[in-house]
Amino acid sequence: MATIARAAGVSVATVSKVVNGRSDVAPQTRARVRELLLQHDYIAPVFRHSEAAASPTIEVQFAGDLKSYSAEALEGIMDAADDLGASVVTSKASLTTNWARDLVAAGRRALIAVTSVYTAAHLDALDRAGLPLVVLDPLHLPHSRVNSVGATNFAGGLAATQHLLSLGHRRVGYVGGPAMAVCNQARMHGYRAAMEAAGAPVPTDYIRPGEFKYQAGLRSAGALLDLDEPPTAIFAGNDEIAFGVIEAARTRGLRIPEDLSVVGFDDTLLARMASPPLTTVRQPIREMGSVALRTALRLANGEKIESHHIELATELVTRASTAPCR
Amino acid sequence: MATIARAAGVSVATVSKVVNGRSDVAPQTRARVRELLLQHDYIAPVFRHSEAAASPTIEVQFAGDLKSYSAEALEGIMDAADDLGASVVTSKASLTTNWARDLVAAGRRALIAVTSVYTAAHLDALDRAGLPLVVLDPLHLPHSRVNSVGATNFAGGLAATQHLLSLGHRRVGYVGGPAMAVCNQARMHGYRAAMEAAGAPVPTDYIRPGEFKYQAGLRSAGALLDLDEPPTAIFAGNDEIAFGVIEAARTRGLRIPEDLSVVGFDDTLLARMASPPLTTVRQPIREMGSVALRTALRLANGEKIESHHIELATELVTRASTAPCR
DNA sequence: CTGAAAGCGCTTACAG
DNA sequence: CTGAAAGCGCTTACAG
Repeated sequence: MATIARAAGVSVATVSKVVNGRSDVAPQTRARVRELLLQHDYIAPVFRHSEAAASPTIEVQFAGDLKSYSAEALEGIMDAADDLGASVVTSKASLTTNWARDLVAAGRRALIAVTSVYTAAHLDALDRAGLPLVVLDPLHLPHSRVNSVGATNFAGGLAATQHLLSLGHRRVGYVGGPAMAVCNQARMHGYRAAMEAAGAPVPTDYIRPGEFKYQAGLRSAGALLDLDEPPTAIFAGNDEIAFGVIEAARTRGLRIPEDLSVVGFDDTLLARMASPPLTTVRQPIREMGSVALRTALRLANGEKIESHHIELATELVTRASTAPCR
Repeated sequence: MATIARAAGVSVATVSKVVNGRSDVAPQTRARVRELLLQHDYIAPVFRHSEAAASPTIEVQFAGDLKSYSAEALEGIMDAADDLGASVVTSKASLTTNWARDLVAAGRRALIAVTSVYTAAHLDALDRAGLPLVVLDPLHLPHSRVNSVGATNFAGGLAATQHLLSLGHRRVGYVGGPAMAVCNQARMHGYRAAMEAAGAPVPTDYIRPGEFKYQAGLRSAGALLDLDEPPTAIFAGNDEIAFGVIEAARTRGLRIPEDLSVVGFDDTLLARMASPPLTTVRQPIREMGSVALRTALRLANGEKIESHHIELATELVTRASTAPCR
């Protein structure tokens, strides 16, 4: 404040008055001082040591349960935050009336949503509050208003299915997630593209959309396996579904991989711990979390982001749940 | 601060030192001043007008990877924080020089450590900074200096083993966690107590301490199953170990539960998704997280806690990984 | 380990 | 309108 006073050719007292918006200052003096305050990045003492200035706080909101997937994403987010000196506040998404403004008032500089769903009204509220948003693994089509981080789902679905085809399977089913979710659509179309390219027919009841959940996998796979011409291999929309598929096979006396090959998607920590260990398409979930945090911080600093959607590469990890078709 | 100084019979300088967690204050003086600060609801100037006063921020630190266990604990913590209007900051434990003071400076009101290990020096630093600590699932013996939340591990180990005995198993092995971890010791002694009460012998090589990890379970169970007189049932120190045990059995051509019964511990979400679904001892992990947060907030408000260690009840959940001994 | 004293960054009542 | 001066609430280097 002393520096500003000197530069403006006024006393410290006058600068203080300008900072505090008192009325007894000449308009020209006020303007000159204000200009210098901005030039010098003056921060009021109340905020000087507050987190907001030193270490920006990013809110991470989860929809529903913290699955293995969200936990790994959070790890990536925490790692990057650690590197960049940011703090991470976690919460369940609870989109109340003053939600966005409350977050800003609490000092949050950006919001990362993990697999959450926002309506246009939510986006408007964020816009008004000036809170940048990054969506991790968007369930809906990447909107140009929203920055998002995802994975190459189509390529992953293609790779998973090609792997099964290369093992000699021709009757391959797909047990997927919500029909409306873009990531599910991309995986499913990757599957379709591989099947078509190989000239393998896809009966309509071989494709089962549902939910990214164990119970859904159990149910859908049961229906698939009870068909007159059941598949010899199943590509599951994510690992959790794959475990449901495996359990459906087990309760029918089918062995994995001898009687049924199963491929998952995600490669969360669970995949390695399954019995047999699960062949799956790895998403670099931690890296996706890190990218989301970096993007959030850049937005918080007012930077422009070149691309509003970033996709990281998936990779097939072959383990013991797939085998040649007999 | 002057008021506090007068009431405590010390100088303002000394009060300032206590507030800032400096080391050059006698423990009794520190305690007396701290008491008065709480009584007078003293708030550091930085936070006086900030949100931090209204909505307290609790730091949750994790040691190592965010397993299914820590993720569920975090859910319980977030749920309780939501109810009580607190914010939750998550980070990996990185115990640098000014660690404790930095946390206070960043506005944290209490610290929850999930399965972390602290030395006496860390506890001293926390004491000096005036930051209350709650340990969730303490790895070491609950110290009277530390508030902690755990589960009835002995009772759980007893119940798991009695379940196996009631199915006719006499040769029951234990594949556990770190020999030094109290929770592991309690589970192991529960196992021993049940075996002794049933008059079932426990050969020394039937008890295998190790780590709470899949790989450790895989290795130890392999050694157990390769014995001349292998067990017909294995009690695993946690679910992750149990999955290693199951995989060790599978690679030896043993079926679960026909050839080997397996019981886990924790009942994380994974247990339900295993194939076959895992019989395990449920820890109420979410509730434990909620209790930890409530305790942390009470400590942050200067309340005295009656008991420095709280144990919540465990419960056996019978699924399909255990069957009568043939 | 303690506190007197100097100092920092700011605010405000008041004289001009 | 302006600023010298007193003051507030806090911190810190340093002497004891």
